[in-house]
Amino acid sequence: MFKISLPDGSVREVPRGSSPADVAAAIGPGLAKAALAARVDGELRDLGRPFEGDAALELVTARDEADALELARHDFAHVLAEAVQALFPGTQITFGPSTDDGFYYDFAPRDRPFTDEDLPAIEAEMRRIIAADKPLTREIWSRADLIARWLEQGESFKAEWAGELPEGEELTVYRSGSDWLDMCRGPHLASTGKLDPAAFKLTRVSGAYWRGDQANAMLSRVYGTGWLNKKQLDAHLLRLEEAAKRDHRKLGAEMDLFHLQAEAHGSVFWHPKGYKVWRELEAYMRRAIDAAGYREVKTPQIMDARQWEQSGHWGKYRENMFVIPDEVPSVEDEGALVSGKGDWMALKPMNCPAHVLIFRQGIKSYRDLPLRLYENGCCHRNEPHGALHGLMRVRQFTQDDAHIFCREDQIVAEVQDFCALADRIYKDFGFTYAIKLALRPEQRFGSDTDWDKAENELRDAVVRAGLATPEYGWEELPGEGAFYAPKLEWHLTDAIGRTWQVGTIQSDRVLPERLDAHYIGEDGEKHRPVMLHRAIFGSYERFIGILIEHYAGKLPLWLAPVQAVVATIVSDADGYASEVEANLRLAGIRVESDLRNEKINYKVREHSLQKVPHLLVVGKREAEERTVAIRILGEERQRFMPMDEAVAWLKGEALAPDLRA
RNA sequence: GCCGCUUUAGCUCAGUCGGUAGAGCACAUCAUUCGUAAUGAUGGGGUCACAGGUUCGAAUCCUGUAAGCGGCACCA
Repeated sequence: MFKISLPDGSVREVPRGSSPADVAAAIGPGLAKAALAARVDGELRDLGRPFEGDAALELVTARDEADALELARHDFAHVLAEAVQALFPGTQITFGPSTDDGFYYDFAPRDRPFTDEDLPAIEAEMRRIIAADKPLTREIWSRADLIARWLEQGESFKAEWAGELPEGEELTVYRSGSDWLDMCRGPHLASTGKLDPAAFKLTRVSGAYWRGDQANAMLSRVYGTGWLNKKQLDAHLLRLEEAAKRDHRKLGAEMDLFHLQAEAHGSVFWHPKGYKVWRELEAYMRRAIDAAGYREVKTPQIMDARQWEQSGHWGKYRENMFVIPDEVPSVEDEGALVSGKGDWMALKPMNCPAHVLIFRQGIKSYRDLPLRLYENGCCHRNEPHGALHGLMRVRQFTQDDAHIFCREDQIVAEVQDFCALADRIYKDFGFTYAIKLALRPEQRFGSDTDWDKAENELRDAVVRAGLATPEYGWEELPGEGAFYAPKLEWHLTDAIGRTWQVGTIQSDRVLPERLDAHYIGEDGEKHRPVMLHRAIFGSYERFIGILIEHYAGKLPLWLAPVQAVVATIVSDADGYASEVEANLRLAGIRVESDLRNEKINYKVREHSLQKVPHLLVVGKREAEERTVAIRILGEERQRFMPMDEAVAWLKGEALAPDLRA
């Protein structure tokens, strides 16, 4: 007999061979039905898997939502694989995990990749499998038997996978009914019928590389979203619709902020309104860096290729660089445009080398350090075309880039200061964030000793700033650093919970070495400065994209391209409206007037859709009383106040957060 | 770059079997002067992404190219 202790403190004795399912049944039929899986000594297991000794047992039901969702999604993935093999014989199965909102499965199709049009049939087949309530049973196979079985079935991917698991290890296999099996660590629900057939939806298909490696075969991935019940699924689908409404590409067009077109694909055409937002951010950032002891510079857009060779970019980064011949193009109709004999130049993909060149001008003393050089640096990177995405991933972008040249003993303090600066700035925009440390990648410059030092300094600074806690999402990411330095990364969380990497600080000993930057120390000798690369917005383009989505287009007053519209009800108020407009403009408010011969309903609707924060309505009454009726975007009630008071109030409201008292 | 899908008026989208292009919104003109999310009428607007091919005839079928979208890989 085994002693099984339950969460309420009671202990039950069960015979050998019993499983959590037996315990559930003994407690009551309700629980037996509700139980989905078991936690045995803390480990999530199948309900039907026998105990191996005395154990602490917790039964998992739909109330344990995280566990239940994970189980259901994993099962949906298996059912998906079984359905696809039933409908498309010859399709190989590979791998299919759960995701944040559902599941996917990667297949190697026999003759063609799957398309969206295949999804309804696959969904229907999945529902048949769920309705058949096939038991899912766990079996233990030897590695050799399993590989033999996969090869016999023509499952070469599965065989490859199994072949790489440790020799002699027993592998778990789950059988669905009597005929279909997949290699899997489990656990699973007791049977397919535990899934709610109305709680999933196949969402899309895509390509994906086998084992995530570009060098491998392209598989065909089917994505689904999966939940415990239809209500959850519907809520999720609604969330997706809401997210689509705040897509910055859609809002950017609707609000006339910017556009993209094929002739300059990957580069942004900023319209007047979008550029207002940009300029407001630029002004904000300049105030921040001026106060933090940075000095702004501007450096060349194009430099000789030899400079990029020396910095190391030519070797490690060339595939992302735009290269330009230093040659006048031929004006002949026949023949090549350029001879290719001229020198090569390149558009800068980064600002760092140019900042080192500024540092190198003149002799620097240890007294000059730290030297913080800031640039709104316009960079060009020839990104893989499939990577481009609205404002988030572009080929021309402007970084809020700075390089801090400092002594070894100043690094930690500088990084700490940066953490504080980033914290204040992100909070001004209403973001919460997570900090991550990206460690050395496989392809890198510099000695392991330097990498040890650099990684430790960044870690130390975050620890000292008290930010290396779960609350700040602290996490270390092996292999994710840049080729010249480890990175601290700031990942913002927006209003609907998505995360975006924007800020970074990297401590670099490689570039100062390669470009021979030095300062004279107290001892009169030459020393190598350390260079901290850092950004807070990341790029203006991406940051604006994130802001649009975060605020769903309703930018805070200080950032709104048009802060107020004065709208008339009758043309008799035109003169007064123009007066109100002039006064607001004089107070520095970005204001427009709408004197069109349209109904006030029409004007309210139009400016609301344009996300104008304040609509000042003036009719006959306001003109006579010299007041305005202010309608704030998203509010039902309006405020009435004298014009002068309204101007003063708006002026105060429109202040940037760093300028408020 | 890789896989799949898409590309028709400024925007959102119809367009059947291959037979000479359609709506709503927007825009222009006219009327309307109205109190908080669409006033009405009239009108103009298209090399059906681009280049080839099949056909008596192509928005429609085929091939290629480009861009967009969803992923993968890569990344601020």
